[in-house]
Amino acid sequence: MLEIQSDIASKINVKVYKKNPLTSTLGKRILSGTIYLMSEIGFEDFTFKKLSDAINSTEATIYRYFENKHNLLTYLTMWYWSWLQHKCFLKTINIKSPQKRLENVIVAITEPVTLDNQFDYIDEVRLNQIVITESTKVYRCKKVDKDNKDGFFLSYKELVEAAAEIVLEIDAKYAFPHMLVSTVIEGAHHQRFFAEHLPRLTNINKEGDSISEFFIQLVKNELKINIS
Amino acid sequence: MLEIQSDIASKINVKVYKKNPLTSTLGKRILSGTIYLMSEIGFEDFTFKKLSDAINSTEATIYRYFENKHNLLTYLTMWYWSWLQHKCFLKTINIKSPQKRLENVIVAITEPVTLDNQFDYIDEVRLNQIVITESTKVYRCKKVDKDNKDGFFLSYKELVEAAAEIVLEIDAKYAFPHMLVSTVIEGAHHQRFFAEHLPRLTNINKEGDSISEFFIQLVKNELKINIS
DNA sequence: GCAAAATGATAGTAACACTATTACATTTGC
DNA sequence: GCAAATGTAATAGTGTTACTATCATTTTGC
Repeated sequence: MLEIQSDIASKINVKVYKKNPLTSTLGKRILSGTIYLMSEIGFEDFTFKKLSDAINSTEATIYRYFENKHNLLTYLTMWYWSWLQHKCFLKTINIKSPQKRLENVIVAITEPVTLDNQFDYIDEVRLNQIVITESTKVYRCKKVDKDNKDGFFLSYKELVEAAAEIVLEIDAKYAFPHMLVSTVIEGAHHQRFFAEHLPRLTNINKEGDSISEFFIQLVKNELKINIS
Repeated sequence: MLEIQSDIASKINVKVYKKNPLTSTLGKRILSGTIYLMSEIGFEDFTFKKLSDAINSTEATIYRYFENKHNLLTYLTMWYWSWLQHKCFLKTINIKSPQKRLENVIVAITEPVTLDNQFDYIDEVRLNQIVITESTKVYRCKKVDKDNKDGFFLSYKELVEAAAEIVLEIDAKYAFPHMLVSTVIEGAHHQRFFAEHLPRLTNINKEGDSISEFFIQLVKNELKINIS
């Protein structure tokens, strides 16, 4: 259990925080408080003042952990990618068929998230909502090249790389493995967001999870895998 | 020519502005100035003060046209969708084959934008960059439901609807037409952004435009259209 | 039990979003 | 051609936010 925690945490780039939030109970309260508050009021309205009030601390203290709210969001997003990477790992280990492994990975990254209960300071369901609504703001900004140089997006890249490698196992000549995988990941977020707020941009199916269904079908057709 | 201009402008919801920027030269200067400045410094650093300095006006004057920078970005995004809708219309009119029409639409929405020169106050290339980098911020926020009620996303929905209808012409039983189209639109933006800033998340091909190529292939495989 | 580190309390600065007011210039209706 | 309407500019001001600095107090490691 502890290994998993340090495994996920170790993938988080040290430059994203000023002081590692996992080294203190206050740090963990910052994380859980942020996840709750930001999922409630959104990134734009979220401030360190509101957060410090919510967790009974002070603004200045939070600035000791994170330079600004952008990096705090980046931290949470990195954590999410590492967690997802681990989830994909568990869902593919000991499976021989690359087709089946890829399907499991696609389900893992497109299915609705449920509570994990392994990390008491992380509410995965709310974190998933934050990632769906806010995560593009982490990289779709002028800071992206600097943050990329600092290695902030490594866990995301590793996740895409791992899935792309399975794609290449299925078809070594396939030209767009990374493109396909990142389209599925980002697309799944978009579709979940549209389903909730802009339903005319998507197709919702009351029974079953049409989002996972759609992306599995899309990838299978693209790679000409027989639909089971 | 003028008809096209009013056609595109008429699709822009009146609630998004306080005073129609197309009714004065200053209004048009606001639009062109915003497109230049925002594509240079990004949405976060963009302020009405900087804009007014750039176009030799004052902050207060700009507030007479737009309530805030969020609505100004929304205006530009709406304009972009209307323009793209018009482009798709021109590229599909008088073509019988729905397969060919769909292919043209996908090219239109995924290809790199070139200068149109029909609108002297709009630099389509820079506007496209803004849409790629910033447009998700228009709807991925807490205001989304209110703005949606006010009809801000109608031109986007119409674009998706028009393309989805072609998909249904090809396969009336296809279950996810809107999902497929909105995945292509958003996906194309993501891939262009990744290609420039996070190349490890995509696959770039020096010759040719692999992004259009990828999405055409994806849709054809999904709808089981024979690759030409 | 003491030194070092973490936290809290408080204050302050600069920038920004946004509003209000007034004055003056330009256009338009008739 | 003149009054009314509209457009533009200049200025000031408010409240909020991002962020820093300082110092007192508490907690922790050894």
